[in-house]
Amino acid sequence: MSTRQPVTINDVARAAQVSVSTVSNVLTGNRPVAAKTRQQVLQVVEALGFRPNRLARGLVSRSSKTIGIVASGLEYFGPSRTLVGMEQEASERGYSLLLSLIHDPATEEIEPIVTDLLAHQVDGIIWAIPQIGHNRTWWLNGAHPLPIPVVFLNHQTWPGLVSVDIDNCYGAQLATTHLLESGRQQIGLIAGPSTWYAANQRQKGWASALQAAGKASEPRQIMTGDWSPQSGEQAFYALMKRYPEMDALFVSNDQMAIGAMRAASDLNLRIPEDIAVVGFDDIPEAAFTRPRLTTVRQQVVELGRLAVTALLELIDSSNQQEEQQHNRLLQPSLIVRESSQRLR
Amino acid sequence: MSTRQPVTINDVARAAQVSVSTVSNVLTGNRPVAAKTRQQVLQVVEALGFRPNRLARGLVSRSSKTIGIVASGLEYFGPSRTLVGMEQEASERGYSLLLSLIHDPATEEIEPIVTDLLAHQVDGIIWAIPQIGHNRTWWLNGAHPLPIPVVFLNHQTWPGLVSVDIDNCYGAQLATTHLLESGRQQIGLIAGPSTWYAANQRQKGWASALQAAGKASEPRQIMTGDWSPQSGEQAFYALMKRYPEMDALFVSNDQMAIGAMRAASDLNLRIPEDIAVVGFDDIPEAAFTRPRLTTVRQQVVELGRLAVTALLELIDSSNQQEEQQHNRLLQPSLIVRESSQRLR
DNA sequence: TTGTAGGCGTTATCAA
DNA sequence: TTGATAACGCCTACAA
Repeated sequence: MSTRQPVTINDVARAAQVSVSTVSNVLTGNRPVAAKTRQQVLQVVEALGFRPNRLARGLVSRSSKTIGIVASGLEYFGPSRTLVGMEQEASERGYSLLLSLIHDPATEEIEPIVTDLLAHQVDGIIWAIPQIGHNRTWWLNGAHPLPIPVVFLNHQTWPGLVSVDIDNCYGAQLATTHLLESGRQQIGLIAGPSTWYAANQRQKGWASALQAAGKASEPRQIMTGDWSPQSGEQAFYALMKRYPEMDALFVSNDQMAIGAMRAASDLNLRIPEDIAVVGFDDIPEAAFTRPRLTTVRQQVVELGRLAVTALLELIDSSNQQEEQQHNRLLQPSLIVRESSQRLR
Repeated sequence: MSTRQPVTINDVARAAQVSVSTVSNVLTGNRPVAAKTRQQVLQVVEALGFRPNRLARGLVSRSSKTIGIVASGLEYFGPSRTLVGMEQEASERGYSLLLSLIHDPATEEIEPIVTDLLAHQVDGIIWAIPQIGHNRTWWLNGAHPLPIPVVFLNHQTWPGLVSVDIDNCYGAQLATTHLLESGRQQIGLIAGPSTWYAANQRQKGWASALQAAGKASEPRQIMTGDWSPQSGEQAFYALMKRYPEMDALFVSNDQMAIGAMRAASDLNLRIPEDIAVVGFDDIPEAAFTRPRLTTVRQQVVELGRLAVTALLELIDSSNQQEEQQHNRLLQPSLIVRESSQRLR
């Protein structure tokens, strides 16, 4: 690598005794170069450790080979893995990631963030903000046409928006139906914060599964947490008080489920005998709680890869003006463990 | 924002009836501009929605205001939060993050990654790879002087290297000493993978605390896991077999501790009566296991901020040729809960 | 197949 | 305090 006193394409051209365009053509492959000259050039490139300056390249070619990721909630299971998936897919396809995090999705100004990404000449943006709120309406009111494609994660489908997501509604249906089929009658819900799109979808899935079974889903069956184990614990206490006949519980994520199970245990309720519990996420800990937690597994890494794939398709096609609309949903699966064993 | 048919500094200059240099000076503040002209320019900038192209700016100013993050282990508690901290500090100070992840730190070629970052003209790099291995030796043999500063996370101190870290050794000492002081005699260890620097440090802390108490630390007291709850479960079984007199256990992270507690429970061992357990990390679940888990809390977000702060200092000072060496260690703290209650 | 020259959008230098 | 103009490093017509 050597202590780069920046070596430029000119240095290479000079050393290889060819013109800069030849060097450029060797490197980009945009025009054919005689095999012999190419070898010569590559050799010099290697020897000098030349790496084309991507700023300069991006400036003239109008493509930075960089995509902007706007994310939040990296402290949670899903979002952090999804970011890993995005990076994998992107780097495998020669793209770099410019990362912006939003820390308060409810209030934070998003225009500066997008503007900054644009100033960096990113080729596309992945909007990976799980929370609904003004960050959504900003996009939805359509007042902000962007010169580059955008792919949305955890977002409702919307005409003109490309989005990929886990099918959270289906996952919750899986969980709830499983509880019903194993003989449970009274199924409570600890929901995630209503500011999260996924939380709403999971609640919807829970309700629709109950409805499909001819059962009501009333507000008193529902408590809302903030994803934390602590909120799960509190929600459980509240739920038992107002809905004492509850014999099963769907919890919108595993962390809250862990809190809820702790609370059940403190109330001397047995799981699954007195009350069955199903979580969501399948975090590593889920298989090692007591009892081991039944939960819904989602392909979070795959989701990230999918988002990048979708974005790159848009980027490629936008050069050719073809418009395509593929909103894809990944199907989660149910992992049955001890916490929801059928009663005998 | 408008459908950016890219508006350039020339457009602004023309509309404001000034020269491009004046516009530039207004925006960068590099040279004083008359208040009146400045107002005029700013107004046009606003009206046209002009944003300086950062590629162009970086090309000529030789500063991209971008820092490269090379990380791995984002699926774990510490690294994911640390990334959040880095982003916060960076964005607050006007820097963007270019993110590269390493997926197999043992074998992955690192030269291409560094080279790519360099090609992007990042102003500095934060090496946030928790694993030791050839990615370390690559740096340590000193054969790769870089034109930009690098800050290391989770790395041994080394002459000429700037590093910041959690004081893992001290944290493990806290935990182990706590167990000793609460009357435990036989203290086992479930270590993290030896490929992780932090895991080694925690083992060292455990051993040194034992030594300070005049106790031996023998290999049979130690089992190594891979951070997962499952490996913690297995390690516990193995440990009980070969070290049956064990009455306390320090586990190198909370996830493995959860697995270990599950195993203890399956063996009908009571915690803390039969065996006390202390973890490391203070993940949210730790306070809601049964029993609630005593653990070591580290300032993971702060660590990220610190890394960026250190890097930016280097960047600023490297323009002035002052060399400074501040290797900083963040002190973790002990959170005592049920799993290590003193025996009466 | 190769070379020359112009330009990408910005900052920096040098005059005015 | 302001303005022209030359870089920055690269790609890409256009010419040879």
